[in-house]
Amino acid sequence: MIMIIIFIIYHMANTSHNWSQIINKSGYRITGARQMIVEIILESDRALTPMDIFIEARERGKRMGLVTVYRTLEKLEEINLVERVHQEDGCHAYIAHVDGHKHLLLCRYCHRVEYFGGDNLTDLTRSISLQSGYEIHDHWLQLIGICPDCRENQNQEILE
Amino acid sequence: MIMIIIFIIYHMANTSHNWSQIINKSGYRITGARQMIVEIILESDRALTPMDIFIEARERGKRMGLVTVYRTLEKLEEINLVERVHQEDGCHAYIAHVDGHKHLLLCRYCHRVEYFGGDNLTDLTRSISLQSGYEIHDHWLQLIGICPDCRENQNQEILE
DNA sequence: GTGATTGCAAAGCGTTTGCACCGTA
DNA sequence: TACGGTGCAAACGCTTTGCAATCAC
Repeated sequence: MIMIIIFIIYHMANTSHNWSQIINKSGYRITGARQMIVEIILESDRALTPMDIFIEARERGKRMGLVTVYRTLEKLEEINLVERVHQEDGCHAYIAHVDGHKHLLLCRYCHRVEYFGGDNLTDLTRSISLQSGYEIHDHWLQLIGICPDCRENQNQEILE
Repeated sequence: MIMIIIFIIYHMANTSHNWSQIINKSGYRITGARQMIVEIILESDRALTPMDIFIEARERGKRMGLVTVYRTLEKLEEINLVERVHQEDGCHAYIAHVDGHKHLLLCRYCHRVEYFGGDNLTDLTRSISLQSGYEIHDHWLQLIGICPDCRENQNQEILE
């Protein structure tokens, strides 16, 4: 029951309607281009580059400039609706930001992205802080592996 | 004081010599440009961009093209002597790679970089793996804070 | 001597800027 | 209506490529 409620709240928090409100409250206008960009990011389960978003928008029949994608992503990042993902090959892809789940789990084959929580690095942070003399403000953790789908594909290839 | 200088010279010579051997064994030639680039990276305690290295080499009186820096970094990364650092503002800076100390501690003010070890993420990794169905291969952890020098500077500014 | 490496110039590519027109509030 | 947002074209800066001269082996 609690799980279901948590799921509903989580889901609600990520609707494009909610994003529209936040964009509006931040002093920015809601436009067709921005709605489309938000929609594309929310629907995707992997990190998208500006070019990915641009192509997808064109395929959906929207007349849109790549420049608009850049300018929109800049604003969405500023108001924390979107965050940049650093992958092995670069750092120019974006995903929807989810509060309270700051760590990422990446699939190295299909580039799918998931959030996870539950890390507890307080002990490590304290010990490194004592050893180094640094005042530690933040930590940044990512796990890299193979998602269930890609694992299955690998197994099938082995059987064939 | 003298002891420290001797230590630094010994340490540098040792490491730089090691690198030459590794470059050679990997089938690449030792050239003046490459020696200079390796030297600059080994002497630095922070991550350097190709442009940083290029400027430093020119200041040391070496006639060198930026292209050579790019091509050398590419090879050094390939044979694991150098690694790319992902910072908040991008991922185009390099540091010397140190085996067995894969995690970084970054100063957000002066961009100094240090390695640390001693993390134990096995429990976390196992639990995320079970929850998500991912087969987890690697983890990537960075701590971000303020180094002792920058902390001291901050305190002095407060006192003034 | 031979083939890898270098530096320059130029091309390539992702990203940003200038500007006139458009659309939201 | 006013002004933020848009798209196009052009500028920009970082990175890569082509090529002749150079240098390590």
